[in-house]
Amino acid sequence: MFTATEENYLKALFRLGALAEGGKGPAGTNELALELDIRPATVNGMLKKLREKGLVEQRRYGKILLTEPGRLHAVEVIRKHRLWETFLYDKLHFSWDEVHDVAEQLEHIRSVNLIDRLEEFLGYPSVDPHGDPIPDKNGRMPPEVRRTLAESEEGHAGRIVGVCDNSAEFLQYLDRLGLSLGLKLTITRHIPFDGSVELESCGIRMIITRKVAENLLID
Amino acid sequence: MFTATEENYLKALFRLGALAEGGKGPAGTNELALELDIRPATVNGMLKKLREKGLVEQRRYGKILLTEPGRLHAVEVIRKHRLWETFLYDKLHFSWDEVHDVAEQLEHIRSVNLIDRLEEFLGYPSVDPHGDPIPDKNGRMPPEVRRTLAESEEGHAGRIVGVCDNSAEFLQYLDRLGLSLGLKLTITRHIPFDGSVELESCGIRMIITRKVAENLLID
DNA sequence: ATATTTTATTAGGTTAACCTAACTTTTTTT
DNA sequence: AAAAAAAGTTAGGTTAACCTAATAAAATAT
Repeated sequence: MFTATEENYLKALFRLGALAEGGKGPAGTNELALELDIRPATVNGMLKKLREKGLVEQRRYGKILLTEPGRLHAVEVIRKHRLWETFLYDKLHFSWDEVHDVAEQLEHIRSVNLIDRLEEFLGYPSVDPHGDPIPDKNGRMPPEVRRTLAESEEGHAGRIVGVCDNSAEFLQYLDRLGLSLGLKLTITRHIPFDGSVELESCGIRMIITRKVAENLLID
Repeated sequence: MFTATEENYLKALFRLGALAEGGKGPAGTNELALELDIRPATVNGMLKKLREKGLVEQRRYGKILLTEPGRLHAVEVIRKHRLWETFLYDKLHFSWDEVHDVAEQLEHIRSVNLIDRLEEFLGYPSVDPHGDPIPDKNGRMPPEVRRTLAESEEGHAGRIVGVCDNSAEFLQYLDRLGLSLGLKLTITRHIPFDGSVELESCGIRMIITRKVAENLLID
């Protein structure tokens, strides 16, 4: 049906918000090329193919939109990616910075039953190891209510439910800081001087930089 | 390191016994082409590449041999295939005729840790859902002691430990006959007329054709 | 030992995804 | 409104895997 390459283009478009309605608005050829780390000339050719397959629309000079079939398939791939990540994390005890690259391959496995059975096996999880929501089999994506640690008011208590930056670099740094998904913490102080955030968890007080706080999600 | 295509060539060569020592002996270009359902001209080109990579040797006119690195990688792919089959069967409840096609894709996933962790998760199984042995991480393949139902003497009791033919067609037929891996049975009679085999299992007597008996392994 | 058949190889072509370099078209700035 | 910058497109080239058709070499049969 679709090649792994086509699926990666659809996924990238979804990430860039090629969805007509709200958000950042649709991207153009160059932006997509940047996202995929592929030259614009190549992307241009692939877009032609995706247009012919009815997965994408391109208005006037630029701005790419996913069609409904295109959007559905993008979400399907994201669903597979996040379920595989959950499998690797929950069952095979990968660390949260290792799961991405392998899931990037696993998301392209084609099988009618595989992903639904995997979902069942995992107990219908609603978020992946990074706290991102897992779409259901009909392509419905649970609404994301994302508040970063930087935005939460002083005194707020909650647990880490996700990250904005999925890079291994950031995730390993978090591990070093002792911060992991699900950790309960309380925001004790916002420091105006440099935007650092002071927090307390398990009786331990620590300070994280603004940049870290902006990339951590709390419930 | 290796493409999925290259891995499939290595696997096919291993299946065809391209191992110098005993067995059917090494295959030629045409036989390999037939096994892979790819034209000899194409196979010829790929063999050149595998030779240059040091995975294969080709003596005189024909006869292809796997080198030690080639053999090791072939076994590694088989190991992955059989562990994934076991996962699909044991954990996701696929039927034994469904596992092959999906495992055919999963066996090419590249990751340093994945397959060893999967093996651990599965509890270090020694055989896959078809009764085929699973090589260990050093490429050692447990010795196969394969005796078919057709070869066992009358009165022999044991359980079905594997099949020779892995086609979905055959496996579905077995399901219809009520024969599955692990089933205990006794061979009550070899019928000389047409080679059929009479057997008894769970108090039920049945007759299977010679062709079926030749493709069932018993311990 | 010659003819036939089998097996391997070469030549030339296709498709999917990529690339660089050279435009062209649109948008933005001056 | 012309110049500059940005975005998109076209042209031509590469590599991996496939193909068909033609040919060469070896094995086998007569």
